[in-house]
Amino acid sequence: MKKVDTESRQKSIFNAIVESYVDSATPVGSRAIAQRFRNTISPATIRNVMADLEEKGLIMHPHTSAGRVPTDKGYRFYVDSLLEPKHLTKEEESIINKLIRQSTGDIEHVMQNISKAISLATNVAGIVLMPRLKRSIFKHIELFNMDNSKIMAVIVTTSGFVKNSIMDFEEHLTGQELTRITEFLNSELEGVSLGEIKSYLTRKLLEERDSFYIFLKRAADILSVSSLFRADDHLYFDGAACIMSHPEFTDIRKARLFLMACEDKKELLSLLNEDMEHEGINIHIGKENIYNDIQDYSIVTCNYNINGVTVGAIAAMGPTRMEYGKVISVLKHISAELGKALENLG
Amino acid sequence: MKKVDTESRQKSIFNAIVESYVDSATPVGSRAIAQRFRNTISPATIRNVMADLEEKGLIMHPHTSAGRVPTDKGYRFYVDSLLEPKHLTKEEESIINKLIRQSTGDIEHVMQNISKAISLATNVAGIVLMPRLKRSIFKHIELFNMDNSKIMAVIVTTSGFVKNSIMDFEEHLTGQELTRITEFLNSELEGVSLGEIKSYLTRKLLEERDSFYIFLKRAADILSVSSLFRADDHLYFDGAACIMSHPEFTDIRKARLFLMACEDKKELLSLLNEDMEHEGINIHIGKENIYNDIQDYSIVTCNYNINGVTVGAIAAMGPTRMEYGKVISVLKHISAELGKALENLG
DNA sequence: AATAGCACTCTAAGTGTTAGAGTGCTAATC
DNA sequence: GATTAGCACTCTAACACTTAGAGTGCTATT
Repeated sequence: MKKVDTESRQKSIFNAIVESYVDSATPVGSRAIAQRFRNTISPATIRNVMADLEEKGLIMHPHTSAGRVPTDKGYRFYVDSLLEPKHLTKEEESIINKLIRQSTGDIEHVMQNISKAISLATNVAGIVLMPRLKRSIFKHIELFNMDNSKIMAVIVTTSGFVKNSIMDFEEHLTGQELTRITEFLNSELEGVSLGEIKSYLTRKLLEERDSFYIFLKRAADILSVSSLFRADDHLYFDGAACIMSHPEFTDIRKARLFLMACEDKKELLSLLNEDMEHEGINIHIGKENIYNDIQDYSIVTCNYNINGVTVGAIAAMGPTRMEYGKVISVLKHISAELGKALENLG
Repeated sequence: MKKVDTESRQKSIFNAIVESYVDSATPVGSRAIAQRFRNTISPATIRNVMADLEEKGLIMHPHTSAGRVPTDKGYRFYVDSLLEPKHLTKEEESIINKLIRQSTGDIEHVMQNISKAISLATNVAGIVLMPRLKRSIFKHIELFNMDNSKIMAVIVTTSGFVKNSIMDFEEHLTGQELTRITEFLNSELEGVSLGEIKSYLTRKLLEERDSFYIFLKRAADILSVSSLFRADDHLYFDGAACIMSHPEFTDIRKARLFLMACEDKKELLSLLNEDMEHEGINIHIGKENIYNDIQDYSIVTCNYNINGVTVGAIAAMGPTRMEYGKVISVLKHISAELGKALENLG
């Protein structure tokens, strides 16, 4: 009985330490925590508990006479076991929604505004991964001749995305031939995801040996020449300025390192691509990150869906000392709104 | 005779002051300048000249016992009268060209890499304005039906840009009708710039009252519903991290202000749009900028062309203390390369 | 006209000092 | 046995003070 009580108190003190530190950015001492508990527990007791927490590796001492700071492990424990869902205020929601709604028309603009919304609402950097076309479902294709043996292909997905490509095609096809190939592809590819089209066609090519073969062959050739399926890796980023307001960046070198980590899109890209596979929120705290450059920071990611299919991810990135609760709810909210916005766009 | 000699010496001393300051970022004293002239002039003399230069408003004193620093007016004089064209080294050129070449395929990627190239080569922030479609020349249009009364329009410019738009159109048109409208537009709009298409059609509409009228009307209606001509304002930015290495940003608040200025794309956009109208290099030094947020910095811009038509601009932005000579030649070079790259893309 | 010399100014860096926040330990208390 | 008060100890951040040195402007000299 007693044991349980002690443990739960330890938890609630640890919780107080994390929240106080996240709020103030200064190492938190026993006195401050005591006050948080309206002095129902004395500083001395708290010091004892703190010593235990330190032994467990959840908090640490910057130096002898300083307060305590959560470790990466501490944040992990906090996020996994203590964090309570936090609702956005009406205000916050309306700011976010306004920003999303106001981005009319092209998708670029939507993405840009989403990253801004994330950074504004969370106070850390906002990152948005462009919807991966590969995940989208084929709906319609049009092929037509441009001048001198150039063919233009326009492909439309069920979610309304359009991608086009102009290509050189060695043999000249008449408009009629192209129209027939187009009709063929449109009837054949319905419901196939863009990522699978190539393998789908080559598979067909092996099966089929009859009159359709020539169509298939030409269609496959055209599509393989086109750049329609080239990887569309694109990240949108915002919040470089807002991140600078955090005290962890008073040293300009730290700020610079952070910005460099942000500019190296390769690592962020593979991180987001990986997290996209896991439904919902993913959290990477400090040293948990496999990429060196970002081991001082935390990244929280969240996938987003169009018509139920995961097509991309958004993320917030900042110091390990961030408001995880808020960040999580903001990302969840924005992810949903983004999905809706993209559905309407199509 | 004597007079000329004095004046030219004044100039060369001023030149030395600017270059020394640009290089070292610390106020430059008479001794340092004397050494630059291999002590052929004594510090005392230089002090006298400096006093004259200060009176002219070209340099200033941060405080009594500090060296001199060029003023905005000083930089202006330097840029207008003293600056000698500076050639890029083979190395620099190859780094730039490599970065441009490696950006395969989509234009997004090219723009992103160009901004990176600018920042890498100049050591300040790089900014790129997306090619303005309005300036491009109509080449080809395709219209086709998607499901339930949605029409898809794809427009291609002579420089190979493609823009598309899916729109709701109240009255249903058969494929045949659409084809005829398409053919009509293709024959009618050849050589017209995208920016003029709308006014071109309405003008035609007023002139024409015969059998073509119905075509014209429908075509104009379709195009006006589409988002094809929506403003395509988009900026690409790079170099936030690299700018932090300059000593003017050791104070994080300054860095933050700079980043905020960069993130406020509206002002940059109108600046670039304006400068685009003037061929070649444009330089805005400090307080010369009409926008408050950027009055502590300098911006150098340069338009770029596709097939001889100006379609966009690139820029470098940083502290007023920047290597103007280098920045100018980098921008000129990249502007030309960018034009070529975009011509090949189409 | 150019320069050497000198008194003067201001900053940046280093040194000491101190207040205060925080700790850990021990002994007293509930 | 858990909690707490008390106390000696530690470390930092802030402040005052000093000083070296870089730079100036002025005046007298070449």
